[in-house]
Amino acid sequence: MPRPRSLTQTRLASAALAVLDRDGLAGLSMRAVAQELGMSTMGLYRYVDDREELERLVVEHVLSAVDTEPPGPGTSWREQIEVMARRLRDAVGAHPAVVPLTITHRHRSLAGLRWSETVLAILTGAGIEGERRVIALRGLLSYVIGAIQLEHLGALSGPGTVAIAELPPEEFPYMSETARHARKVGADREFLGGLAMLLDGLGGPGA
Amino acid sequence: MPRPRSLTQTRLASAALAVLDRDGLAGLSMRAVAQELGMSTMGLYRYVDDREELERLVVEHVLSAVDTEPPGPGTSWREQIEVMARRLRDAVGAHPAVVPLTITHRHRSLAGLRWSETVLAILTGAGIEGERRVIALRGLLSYVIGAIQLEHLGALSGPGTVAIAELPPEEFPYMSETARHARKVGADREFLGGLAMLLDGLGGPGA
DNA sequence: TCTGTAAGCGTACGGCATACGCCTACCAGT
DNA sequence: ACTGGTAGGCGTATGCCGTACGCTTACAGA
Repeated sequence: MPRPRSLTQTRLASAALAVLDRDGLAGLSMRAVAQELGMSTMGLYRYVDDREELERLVVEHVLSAVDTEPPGPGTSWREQIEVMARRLRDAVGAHPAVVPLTITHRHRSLAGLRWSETVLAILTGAGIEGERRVIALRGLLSYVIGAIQLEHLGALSGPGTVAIAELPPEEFPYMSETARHARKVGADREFLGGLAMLLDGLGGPGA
Repeated sequence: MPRPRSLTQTRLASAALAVLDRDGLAGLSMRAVAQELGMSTMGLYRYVDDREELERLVVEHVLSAVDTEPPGPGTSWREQIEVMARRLRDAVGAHPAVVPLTITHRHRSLAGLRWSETVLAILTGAGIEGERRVIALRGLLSYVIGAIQLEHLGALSGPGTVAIAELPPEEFPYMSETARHARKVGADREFLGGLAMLLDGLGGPGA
């Protein structure tokens, strides 16, 4: 009947994401997003209740980019979980500034739940059931979330490593030595290596 | 010579922590901390450069409460790492509002580095060396960090579980079923269970 | 007792989220 | 073609926030 809406949720989320990618988390404000869209600040409030909902939209937008189709059933369950973990890490890692938001809003995201659903299906296919499956899912999620953050908020590798390598070796002998090794371990191998540990344990003793 | 300082860093950090515990992260402001200390807002700036440094102090305060002495060498390396993980989780979990800050500032914290140092020592004692040790430390850290956040920012167990249990079962069959199991798995068992997976993998195939 | 230094305070500014009320573009029914 | 009502979009104002800057004041050494 009256004037039609001029914005889709996707367009809104994309604009906010553009601001995030350009100016970082600190640069994300209702004003900035409105400007990005060429509309007034208060106009945004026709589409979201408050800033938090805008953040939720961005997270949903980013997470909905991860493919949650079960990976080719020709491969082992282990490889399938690795694929799922990489997909999540890649999608979030493509927009480092949203990492903190992802943590806060993940549990209300449909796309996030779909990811979990697929992982649960894979685990079930591997014969993991009941409480053990609960713990496995949660363990995987914890690891992936933690790893993404470590990678993007002061990692053991990267520039942080340099600082660590300069610690007083008498007080931090292991850290100093480890930092030297760490420089040679790329982020990808670190991520997959830790994941492999987890999967070794998952497939091992208990099952 | 002139007027002596009236505040210690510890006292400042405690005041900020009190505000955090009482009013949450959103309630933490320079004004609020100043009021907590009975001084003017700008007086704080004699002790910290900016808000970020205040946050750093709080994180350091919280992390310095974790005992980083190596646990009794009578026990297995596995038990020792479990003890270290629990200590970190307990210290941070005692102040849920600082969880987000911990992530942001962890890598600049002496206490955090000491924790890593001790864990590295334990790993070394278990015969884990070189790049494998880098990956093990990072994997453990990722898991613990992720698990703490999952626990305090919308966990799979807790109130989130109820919402998940109400998902449309036709679209989320595994999630619905898992949520029912999840309600029976306490946070502690979840944490230790996931950690056990990781440790199984760490002690398994590779070593 | 006097004086220099640093502690602590008050004011002010710009930016933030957002409540509220107005104007206006649009579509439906006539 | 005209008009009425609805909802989109905007401007203004309020009360937070962090913090720059300059003043006042308590203290320790002389």
